Amino acid sequence: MPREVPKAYEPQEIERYWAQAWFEEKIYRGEATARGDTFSIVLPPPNVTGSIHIGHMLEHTQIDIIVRWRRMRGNKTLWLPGMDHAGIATQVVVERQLAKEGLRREQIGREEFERRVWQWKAESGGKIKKQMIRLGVSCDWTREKFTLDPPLYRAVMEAFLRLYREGLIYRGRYMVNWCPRCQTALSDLETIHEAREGKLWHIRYPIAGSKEFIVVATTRPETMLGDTAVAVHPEDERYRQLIGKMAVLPLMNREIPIIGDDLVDREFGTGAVKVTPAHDPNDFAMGRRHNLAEIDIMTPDGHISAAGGAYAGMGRFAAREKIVEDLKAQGLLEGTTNHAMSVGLCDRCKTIIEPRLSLQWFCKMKPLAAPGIQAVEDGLLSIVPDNQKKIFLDWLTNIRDWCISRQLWWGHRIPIWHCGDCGEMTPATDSRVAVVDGRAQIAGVPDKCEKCDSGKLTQDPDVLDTWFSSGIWPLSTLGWPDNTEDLRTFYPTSLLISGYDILFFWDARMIMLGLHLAPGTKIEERIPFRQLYLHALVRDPHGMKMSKTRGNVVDPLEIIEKHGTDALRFALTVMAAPGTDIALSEERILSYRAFANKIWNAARFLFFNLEKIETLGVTLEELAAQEIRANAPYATRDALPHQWIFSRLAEVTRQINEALENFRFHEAAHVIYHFFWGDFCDWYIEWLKPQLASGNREDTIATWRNLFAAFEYALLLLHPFMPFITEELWNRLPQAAGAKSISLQPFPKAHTGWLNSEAEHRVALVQEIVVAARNIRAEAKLDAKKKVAADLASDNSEVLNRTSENLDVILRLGSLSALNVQPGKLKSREGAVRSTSQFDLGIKFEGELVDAGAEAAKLKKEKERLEKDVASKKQRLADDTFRNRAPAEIVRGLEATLADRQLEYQKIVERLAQLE
RNA sequence: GGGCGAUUAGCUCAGUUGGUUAGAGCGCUCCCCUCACACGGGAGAGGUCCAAGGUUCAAGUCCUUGAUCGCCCACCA
Repeated sequence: MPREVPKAYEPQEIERYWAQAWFEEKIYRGEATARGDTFSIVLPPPNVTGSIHIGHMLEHTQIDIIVRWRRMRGNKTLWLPGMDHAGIATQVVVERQLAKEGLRREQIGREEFERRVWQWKAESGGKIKKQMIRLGVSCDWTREKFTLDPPLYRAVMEAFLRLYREGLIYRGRYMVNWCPRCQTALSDLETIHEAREGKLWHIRYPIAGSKEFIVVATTRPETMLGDTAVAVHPEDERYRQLIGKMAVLPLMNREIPIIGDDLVDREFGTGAVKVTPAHDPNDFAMGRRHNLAEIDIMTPDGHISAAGGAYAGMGRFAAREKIVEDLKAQGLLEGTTNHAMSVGLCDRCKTIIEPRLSLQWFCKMKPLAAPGIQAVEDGLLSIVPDNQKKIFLDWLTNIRDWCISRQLWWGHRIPIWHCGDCGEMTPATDSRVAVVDGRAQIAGVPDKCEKCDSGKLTQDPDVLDTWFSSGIWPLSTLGWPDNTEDLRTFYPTSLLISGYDILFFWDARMIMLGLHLAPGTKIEERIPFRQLYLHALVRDPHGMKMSKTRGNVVDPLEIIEKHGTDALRFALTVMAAPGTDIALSEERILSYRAFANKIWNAARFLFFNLEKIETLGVTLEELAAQEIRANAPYATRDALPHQWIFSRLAEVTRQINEALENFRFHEAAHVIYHFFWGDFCDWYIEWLKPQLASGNREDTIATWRNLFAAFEYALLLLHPFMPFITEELWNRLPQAAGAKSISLQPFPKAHTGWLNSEAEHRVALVQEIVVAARNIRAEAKLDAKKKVAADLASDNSEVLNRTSENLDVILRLGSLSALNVQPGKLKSREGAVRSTSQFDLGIKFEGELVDAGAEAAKLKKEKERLEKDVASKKQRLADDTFRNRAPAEIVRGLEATLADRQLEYQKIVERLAQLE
């Protein structure tokens, strides 16, 4: 490492260097830090759909802070990284690429398509990994996993087969959400709802054998082709007599029954509803209750099927228009009203989904949800923030079966074979997988049908929902179903940090599947993680969700190249108060880049002086003594600043530990920020400067040791938040010689022995005095370069004596009290006074005139404020109920404050009188 | 239709068991390129804490109602 230190911090090269070094030296291996209690966490695996975005960055930053902090505190720490094949999301991306070549996946076939996706995965996955390494996340890359790796593929097979044999996975023809573009079923969670202005068409259905009509209202007239009934509420007086009669379905000329069902809302529309069991979830339920035919009138790609008579072959929206037109022509359209409604869209491609009757695989959820509810209610799994707990429990309580099959080609293929003769199903013999061309496929292929011994078996073409494999991520990444050492050591994991947006998708599924599948008899042995922290989402500066279509996505790597990872990390951390989303702006990042620069320059101050120290005859070894921190603060002639800064350090450490314990990242970041910038730089270093320039050798050494010790201590505290700059600077410290990485050093302890309220109190007074003096100087517009004379009258003369020699340097005062200006006698033309109950400070202006009017105005304003304050306090203290009911401590405190204020008030009144 | 969250300085936001003069960053005004740092130093201005009730000796903080905005869930044809 070169010694020269540029004036402004340039993070790019330094960050690249350390990111690479940490990665190559594998210092974050699970075994490498094998010491105390285990702390394990899995990375929510990013999708291999592109690259890391700012949301990942926030998540990775928070995890990294906790992980670095835990590791430094001596936990045996594992952060396990990996990626998700992201079934439908990735398939959509590759399909779009194909579309650019004018191709569809059916044209190139399943095998070629899969080859293309693997190729994409290699590129995207590689890019993501590179990015993550650049972010400096301290995960164990030697354990990196991918959901389609053979061992993980096998774990998925095992999970499926177990649930299948237990009857928790079943196949059946039910209503599912169907995306006509992706041509696959979707789970309820994968459909999003968007408010749209729709229409409600009122259509006349003639009553058979009569001239009457029954008018039904619908938002999707095209589905009438599949109507098999008209339903009314059984107690609806308007329609009751029609129940049991037949209606004639217009356009199709089919007689359909009029039924009574209390699902019908009498208030809505006309109170009569057309029933299309194959294309609407409500109608489906009604259909099953009343044994209605289920007529599927739509093809998988959203066209009208042969069952749709004259409309066959038309697109679903074209058919709608044509049908409305035809109804109008036949006089069967009674009217149209506007209707606010919400349409379901495919989460991935935003195509309007079609509820569709379809043969799919489902997972029974009620039995899986019960232990999850119990785990949360018993406190074996804690959820932060607390309000998410209720949301989570509500969802688990009202859970419905999960459609787990997808008509996709990218994913884990369902290990079930269908018999060509009897049609029955035969599962794989076991979960073993074979590796063909580096890719896993099921090995336990059954050779004959379980039911009829036929050999005509074909494997189910569907793949599993991608969340099925992510649902066992903590298990599969640690080697399950084998009883591996990793599984024994690191499962259950300690914590999961994820966005609240995937609470149901992922977190809940992991909890349910983990509790069901993990070995162990107790819930606490099987739970996949003991704590769940849900972080906020990152939004653009206007609070809008970031999306490519809005064009407001922020590329983290761009920011990193501009301002550095540490600055971005710190900005995200400070803004990440739990519960509220983050609006990220570049300005905010800039101010934390400035913070990095501040740290850098504080270090420059120390390093510059290393040479000076050497000229004093002090060796770096003396400065680098192992116990340098342990023995601080070292005694010096003026002990106050050292006692104070180490007292602050002890307190700040306690606060950081407590905040991180409770995932209060922003609080921890604020504490360290203000400590470093305010306490350490603005006061401590400035205070020490004059002492470092003069004094005897012993004193100087002790002062330097304190300074270096405090600085190193601060770097250690900062490291989880800003890993790069702290690593770089720590390595340049004399005491770090030969040590490996700051990230493997012990996190500072909150030394209670350093706490010194006396010192803190006295320094607070010094600070008040200094601020008062600066205030006079600024308000009086004194020449900043000129020295001035001042006089300080204080009850606390000891403090004055100990600090006065420094004040003159800090303030560029002529020596304090040398001129013996009596604040009480200072004339307005000569100077100004600031008074508190603790001290009076007068500054005499040599030959310059103060603006007496301005001074008087200021004092008047202050007087008014104090008047009000004193009055309200007096009133309060005069109130007997207050005196009787408030704690004595509060009353006493108020009395003391009142006395102070009155004294100040008195002084101001006197001063004002003088000015007039 | 349920549920959750937000509303505090010009802007973006902190403010964990109620307690004495409500904070930060940015922006703004004034002074200073003082030998770590102008990505800096110093001093300031700026707030009836959304509204109305209530509980309490004491409310930004707790309760009720309402307003505005945002999000989530839901089988509103």
